[in-house]
Amino acid sequence: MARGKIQLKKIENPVHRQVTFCKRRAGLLKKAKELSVLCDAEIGVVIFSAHGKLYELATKGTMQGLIDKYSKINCGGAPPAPPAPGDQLSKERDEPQPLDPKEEIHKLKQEIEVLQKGLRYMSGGGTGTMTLDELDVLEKHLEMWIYHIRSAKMDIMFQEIQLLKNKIDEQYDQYNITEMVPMMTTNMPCPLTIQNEIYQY
Amino acid sequence: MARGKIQLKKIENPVHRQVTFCKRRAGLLKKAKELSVLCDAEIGVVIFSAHGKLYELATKGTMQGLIDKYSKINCGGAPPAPPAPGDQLSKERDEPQPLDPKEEIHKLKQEIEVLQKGLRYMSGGGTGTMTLDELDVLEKHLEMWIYHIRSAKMDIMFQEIQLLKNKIDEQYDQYNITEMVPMMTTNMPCPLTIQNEIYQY
DNA sequence: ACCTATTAATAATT
DNA sequence: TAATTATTAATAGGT
Repeated sequence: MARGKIQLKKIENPVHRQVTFCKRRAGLLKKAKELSVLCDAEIGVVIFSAHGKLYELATKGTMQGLIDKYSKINCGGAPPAPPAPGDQLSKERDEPQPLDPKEEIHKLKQEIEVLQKGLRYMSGGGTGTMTLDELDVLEKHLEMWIYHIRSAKMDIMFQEIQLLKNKIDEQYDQYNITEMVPMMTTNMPCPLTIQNEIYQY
Repeated sequence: MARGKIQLKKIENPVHRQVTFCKRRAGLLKKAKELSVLCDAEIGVVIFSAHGKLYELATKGTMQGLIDKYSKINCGGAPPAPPAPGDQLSKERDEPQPLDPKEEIHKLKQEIEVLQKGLRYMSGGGTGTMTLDELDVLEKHLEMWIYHIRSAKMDIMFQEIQLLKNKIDEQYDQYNITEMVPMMTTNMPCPLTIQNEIYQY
């Protein structure tokens, strides 16, 4: 991205390659941090240089925590090492807006399992079914869920507010009234969009 | 990097945030691939969206391979094997408690239904699946559950406390000491047993 | 989804 | 190595 394009192939000159590695590595980690902050995402990046030196970044919590999270989600449904038949070396999960069948179903089943266990406990009305640790896990789970649900609710409300704003704008436009209710037409965050920030991980 | 700078803080508007997430996510993964190719590095990127959806990239071999490599180098010794998937929770096959078979099962199914819908929403990562009302119901549901779980936890803790009390009593009995720690031998509710009183219904 | 004015990243050079 | 810049690449805001 400067003084001439660059080919998407291994840089032959070792000096150039090393310099580029340093620069782009810094750039990549910066981008990862930005994305994490801007969009409230949890991101982990691991880089092994050609000579095996390790560089890493975990934007929330630790890399090990991320790995655990990853392993948990990935387990079961997909074989741990599915050497993709004849394709390139990189695999990528892309926006499965219509839902990813396999992973979706597995994740769902896993959740249901946990929840069923919890239900079983509740129905039993006794403490004999679950240990304290298990209850802790379930509690954390539910808290996380509530957090997400509240976020979703606020997102929806925010969207509705935007819609109403637009309608009001249109109305005033129709009557060529441009000075009214300026506060309602700003894009400033309104109180309703303040979200529960307890769960950052 | 366009039409005006952007602040390095969480984007409040959920629509903007989602759009930016998509764009920058793509950008980040592209950068990672480029760096890998140009400099012959092995790179892994894991992204959890705010709603817990996973996106990943491994430029050489599999993500699991990378994780193993990482764990090995970080020799404190995280076991590289992410063992048995979610099957641990499902091994107990049958309903331990007989209970009222019909009503119980019905209640359970109803619960699962609500929760599945919630899951569907969460996995979809979009707000299109559930209405505000449905989210409200789910939230209430989960709050209720958390309340019960906390009650159960406190019951268990209380029982353990009782056990400890008894042991202490025994010890003192052995030495014929009868005047000591009277407060510890009462049956009065201790602070730990104070429960969340929000849900009285 | 697509467009484009701008900003950000960075390849070559010093 | 560490700056400097000329360019390219990424992307924020709009349609």
